[in-house]
Amino acid sequence: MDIKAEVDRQLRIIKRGTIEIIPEKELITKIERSVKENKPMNIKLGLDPTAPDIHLGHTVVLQKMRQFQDLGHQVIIIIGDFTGRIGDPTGKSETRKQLTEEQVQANAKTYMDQIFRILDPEKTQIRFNSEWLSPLSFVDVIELSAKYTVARMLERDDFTKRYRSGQAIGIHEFFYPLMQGYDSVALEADVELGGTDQKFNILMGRTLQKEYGQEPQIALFMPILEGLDGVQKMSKSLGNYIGIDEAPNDMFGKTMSITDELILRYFELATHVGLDDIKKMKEEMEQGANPRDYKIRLAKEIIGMFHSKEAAEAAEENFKNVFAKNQIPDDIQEVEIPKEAIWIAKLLSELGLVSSTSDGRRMTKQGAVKIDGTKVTDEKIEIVPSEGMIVQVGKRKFAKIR
RNA sequence: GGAGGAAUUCCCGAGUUGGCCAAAGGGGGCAGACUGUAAAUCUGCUGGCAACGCCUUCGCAGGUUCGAAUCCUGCUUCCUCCA
Repeated sequence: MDIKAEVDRQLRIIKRGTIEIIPEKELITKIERSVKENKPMNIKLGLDPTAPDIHLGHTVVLQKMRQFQDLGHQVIIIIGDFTGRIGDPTGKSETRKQLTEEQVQANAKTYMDQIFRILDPEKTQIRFNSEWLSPLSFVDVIELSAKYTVARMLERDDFTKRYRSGQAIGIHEFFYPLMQGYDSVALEADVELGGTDQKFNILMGRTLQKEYGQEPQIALFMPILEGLDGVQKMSKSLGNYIGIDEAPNDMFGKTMSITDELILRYFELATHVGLDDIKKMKEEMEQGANPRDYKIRLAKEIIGMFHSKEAAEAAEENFKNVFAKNQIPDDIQEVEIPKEAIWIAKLLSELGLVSSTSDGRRMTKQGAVKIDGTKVTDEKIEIVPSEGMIVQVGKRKFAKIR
């Protein structure tokens, strides 16, 4: 086998979409050795089991892991059950709350179910970092912490900010990067993946590995995917995410709600669509093609990855009916209700379309309410529900009376 | 160990000479108009209740008062500074 060609091939695949590889030279050396000795590299990815739902943003890194897998390397997922109880201070303006053992366990399980929609379970090693972190004695911990300094720790952007603005930094938070770095030591990781926000933590791995006499890992950073709003990063707490567990119709709708600027970025980072294809779409849009059509394709690609091609088609159909033609969605929820005259606001509330009767009144006044397609604006009116009656609030909320 | 400061509605954040406070403003969200689905823009809404009134809400528990987010007491939580 031509070693050089193989190294080049791997490098090319690995580099696609990455933002930074620190340092690339060492990576090449490692790949060379791996090819020559036919020995897979250990690829590490740490997951913090605080938010158990995986969304499209996470998949950017997971897809990269998958590529490593396909190249024959050993992928190791670390569930940060131990670290999760500390709370990663990354990007946080305040101290995170610590999770309990039970919460961490439950989250970890949900995590795994979802990870394997992207990774090949046969080729994935799952490890919990409590395995090696729990047994450490206080002496070990002191030794570990002596390998880094407060000044260097404070170089970290989020710590700096918090320190300057007089916000609290718990001592335990200093241990988070140390522990994550120690994970790399425990696994003898060759490469660690992460989003750019993980830079400090991942580089800590290099530092500690050197301290413990190991060859330092390569840090490989993937871009952070913007959320649906196009401004902030995709995250569950911000609510601007597409969860990989979501129903096709929801995925479709959410994808269609992104801004035009994000279309190509999502294609590049979150789908398998080839770079040539993406380039072509870019040109077409620049020449005046309607971005909406590309968004539809994007939505279908995404649904195709996590559900099926058929589901993607169905979701498209449904979306077109609801939004483009103002028709009624196919998965409308049915609610059983007594067929007696009822105040409109009360009805909306009973159907779960609004949060309270007050809200129901407001919606009605604002002209958001339609019954069987006819707008109702009198908030005092009484309605006699009948079988099959369709009640709608706004564009998205429907209920069918049973 | 000592001294001081803070806790307000989904979030941030006004309000603390007691009534005009369901509580400014911003953000977010929702709705309407517009549209290419959005975005942007404009407008409205954003505690509850068959409702021009009533009820609950300003960390928790009491108290003063005709009346308290505003005053007093205790408690909880958080922060800062000194050591």
